[in-house]
Amino acid sequence: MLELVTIKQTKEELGKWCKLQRGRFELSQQELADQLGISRYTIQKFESGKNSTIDTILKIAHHFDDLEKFYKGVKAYNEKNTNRSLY
Amino acid sequence: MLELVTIKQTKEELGKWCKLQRGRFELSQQELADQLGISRYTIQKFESGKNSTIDTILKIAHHFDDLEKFYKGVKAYNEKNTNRSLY
DNA sequence: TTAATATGTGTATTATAATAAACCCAGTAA
DNA sequence: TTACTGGGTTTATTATAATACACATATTAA
Repeated sequence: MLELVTIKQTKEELGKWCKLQRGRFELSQQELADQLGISRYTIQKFESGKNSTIDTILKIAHHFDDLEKFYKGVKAYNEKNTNRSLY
Repeated sequence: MLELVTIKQTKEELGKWCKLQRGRFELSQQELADQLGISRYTIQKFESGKNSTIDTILKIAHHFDDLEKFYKGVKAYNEKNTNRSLY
């Protein structure tokens, strides 16, 4: 059974992630927006799976302590493939 | 030694990731842009660590077969934390 | 009931990402 | 040399994300 992951699905999952993290930290959309210095509407759109900017998602990730994990994942991936040709 | 990861650093690492994947697939910026149906300038900006949209990064990830991995990571994280209160 | 809070939505404006087109400057091959 | 290619940049325009504000609908507490 072939299951193709779409960009739309991924954005929706990212929206769920934000909503979940808000719940874990017991923050309303307004509180999160205030703490990030962005508008509640931007949070609302992001959580409903709309398109957003990298800055928005990384601000959210940073606030919920997920930025470092993401950064290190990308960095490790890059370093692995950067050195690939040397071996 | 405390090392804080910034949003800027993360965007730069994402730019490197795109450049690396292009190299692995031996694609020029123009070729990648054409295959994604976006402009070379957008690729150029993304690779140089500028701000972009989620759609742009997900299109690139999808093209390099990294979308599914990312999607599943977010989904697994969400499902783990969704069910947390039940246990 | 009323009041307060959280979320979703609508509209208008502003900021900025995306685009197209043209340049420049390496390299590199003819 | 000349011609081509890849990558970086500029300019002007278009598309759209972000913003501020208001309003509606739950939901919850007084």
